[in-house]
Parts: sequence; structure tokens; C-alpha cells
Amino acid sequence: MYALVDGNNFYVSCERVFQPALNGVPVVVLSNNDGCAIARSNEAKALGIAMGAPWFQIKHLEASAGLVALSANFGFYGDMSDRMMRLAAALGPRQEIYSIDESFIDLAGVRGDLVERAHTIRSRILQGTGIPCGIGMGRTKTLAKLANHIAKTAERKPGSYPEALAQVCNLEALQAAEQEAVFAATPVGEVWGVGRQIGKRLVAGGIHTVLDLQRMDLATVRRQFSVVLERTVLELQGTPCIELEHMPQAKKEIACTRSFGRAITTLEPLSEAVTEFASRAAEKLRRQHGLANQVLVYIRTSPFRKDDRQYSRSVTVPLRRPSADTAVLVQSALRGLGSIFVEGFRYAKAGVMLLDLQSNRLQQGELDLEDDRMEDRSRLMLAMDTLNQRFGKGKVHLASAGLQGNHKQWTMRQERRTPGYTTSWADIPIARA
DNA sequence: TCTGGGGTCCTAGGACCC
DNA sequence: TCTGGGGTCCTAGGACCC
Repeated sequence: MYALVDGNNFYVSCERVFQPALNGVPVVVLSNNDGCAIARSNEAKALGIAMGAPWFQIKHLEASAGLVALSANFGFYGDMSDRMMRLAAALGPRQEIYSIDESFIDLAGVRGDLVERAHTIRSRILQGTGIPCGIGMGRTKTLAKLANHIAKTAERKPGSYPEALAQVCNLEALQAAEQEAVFAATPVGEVWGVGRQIGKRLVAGGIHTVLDLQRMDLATVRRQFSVVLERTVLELQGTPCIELEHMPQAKKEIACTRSFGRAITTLEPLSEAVTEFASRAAEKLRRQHGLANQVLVYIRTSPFRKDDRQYSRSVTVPLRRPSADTAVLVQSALRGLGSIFVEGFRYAKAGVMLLDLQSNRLQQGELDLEDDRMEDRSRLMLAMDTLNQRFGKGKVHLASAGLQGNHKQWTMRQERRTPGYTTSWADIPIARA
């Protein structure tokens, strides 16, 4: 048995903790560049705002419907997430932190009334962090996800499901007929692993609900779709195929990519951006004690600007030896950039990815005379990381990232940023009696 | 004017080998 | 008259997730 604990409208809920005036108001949190809505309050959903809706298309709701939009404050959300995860962990013996607002809990060996226990944990999270969440439980991770969706929908849209399933839903506690009714009332696209494309194909084939999918013939699913969807059907039928990942796995690739605040046409600001992206990626790589064997860099124009001539290219630069050295990674990325940059386009986005990662504990011994120099380099990297951690991101960086004070042409827009309530001493809220 | 960022897994097809 | 079969590795692209 598994549970899935999931914060409701997570980023919006975080903001509401410190701005209670936002309760009951339609609120969205915007992606980087204030580009599109990535979290919506229930009131915003009720206004018909879709996930990922571009801000410029819904901006008029500010005036007409009192919509409030905030720039994403990921540092703050990450801190709230840690607090929530620590409380959620008490639900069972093992926890997998699946995303910033979701964790799976293995319920093996947990005794007593699971629904009651889940309600207790839910209250503790609400009291301890101010974040409301939904808890779903089932025999497999896919069923737990589904139960979570049912719990949240039952709360948000009374009448959609039995009232008793609101906030906490344990599918195992339902009678067979009740479970069938609930599955028959849930569109197939809500299943974990069924996205837009597969959902469309399923519906075209007459599979409309979770119940339809659960009853599909496995061989047919495999033949017409893939082993991946077959696994999903097995999980819906109660056969576990996806294990709980108790320990966080080392990343297999690390990316840092950004859209620019406005279009870039020349090489110099692109070089600055690529330097910074490679530096950020290198920091992440060192944090997981990894080394990269290849660096990929890409640049592209905006596919949304139909009138612009389009260009999109990437190149992979192999490294002479595995490395986590910012200077090595930046140089490789810049060399790659030089090979794909073409004048005459309006660039909207660039990115650096570190690929073919390995652990630095497995480093191949090398017969060369540079060992001392390499030692010095890794001490330099450690010093840089420590300084940046202590005094703030990017305080120490390579000169090609652009000197501070220079106004960077490519930085993103963030016009509605809220304070770092729990992550910055200067921003700590003050309580008044 | 204006549309995010960071991941994983699977598959098909080509290159290459014996 | 008339040119095999099978395996592995790599890459690009597509689908999914939050």
C-alpha cells in the first residue's frame, strides 16, 4: 500500500500563508519571465484559467475579475516544501519525495485505520505549515495518485464524488461497486502516465474512463501502445510495477536553460548567458559529487513569433576527461556556442546541459603530472561554492559571465516577486499584536 | 511587447561488427 | 542466376511527469 501526499495549488498556498488577504481571491503564480501561469488557486481555476496559460492572454482578468498574479519565488517554495515533507514522512516507514509538492509514502506494516491516520497527518501539515493537502491511498503508486486526484476533486467540486472521499481517499477501503463507480466517473486522461497524445488515442479507441482503461486487455495495450502504458494498466489493476525510490538518485543529466527577458541578436550577451548557465549547472553537478563527460549547448528563436525566421540548434562537446570544473565546462560551452551561433536571428532562449554524468568517487586514475594542479582546481571550486552559498548566488563568478553593474540584456522579467519570507533574514514577516 | 524549466524513459533507425 | 542474419551501441525524437 502506498499513499500520495500532495499540497493543493502548492505555490499559491505558500504565498497565502504569508498573505492571508489572498484567501478566497483568484491567484496565479507565474513562471520565470512572468511568462505563464504555473499554479492556480481554485478561484483562478473557476475563472477558466488553464495550466500554462500565457500571462498576456489572461492579464485582462486582473481588472475584470480581481485576479492577482505573482512572480514565482522558488527558493521560498523549496523551503516550505522541506517543512511539509518532514511532517508528511510521519505517515509511514518510508518516503519518496517525488516533486516539490508531492511525496509517496510506503504504508507497509502500518496498522490501524489508515484514513484516520491520514487525516491526522493532514491536520498536522496544515497547522505546522499552513499548506492544505490531499492524501490518496491505493495498492500501487498509480492507484495512490489516482486516489489523490479523487480526494482533491471531491473537495473542490462537491458532488463530483462521494463527500466522504474529500481530502483523504483510500481506494482499498471502498466496496468493489463503489470503486467501479468512482473509476467510471474519472476521465482516462487523469491517470498518471496518460498524457495528451495517448489520452487522445485512447478516447478515439473508445476508452473514455479509468474503468475502461483498467479493463483493457494487456496484450492489446502493449501491441497498440507500449510497455509503458501496459505497466500503467497493470498498476491500475493492483499489480505494483513502480517501486518506491527511497533514496534520491543521482541525476543523469543536469540542465540550466532560460528564456530571455527580450530577444538577443548578438554573440556577446549570449556568451554571458551561456557562461552563467554552465556555471550554475556546474554548481549543481558538484553538489551531487558528479563529473560530466559531455556538455551540450543550444540556442533558439521563439517558436511563438511566427513572423521571425526560425533557428534552433544544439551541439554536444565531448570533454577530454570527466570534469566538474566551472572553467572547463564554461569553455566547452562557449566553444560549442561559437560553432552554432549565426548572426541575423532574434534569439529567445539558450541552455546548457551536462550529460553522461558519473560519480567523482569512480574517477579513472590517470597517468599524468597534473595531479597537483587538479587538486588546486577542486579546492578553488569548493571555495567558490562556499562563498556563493554564504554571500549569495553569483557573488563569485567567471569574468565572461559579465561584470556586475553591467546591465544584463538577457535577464528575466520578474515584476511581481514576493519576499523570501522564510529564506531571507531581511524578509522575515513581523507579527503585530 | 508578451508563451517556463528541469527531468526520465522508451523506441526507431543507423552504424558497425562478426 | 544472382548478395544473410543477428547482435550491440549510439543518437534523435517523442512521450510523459511536475
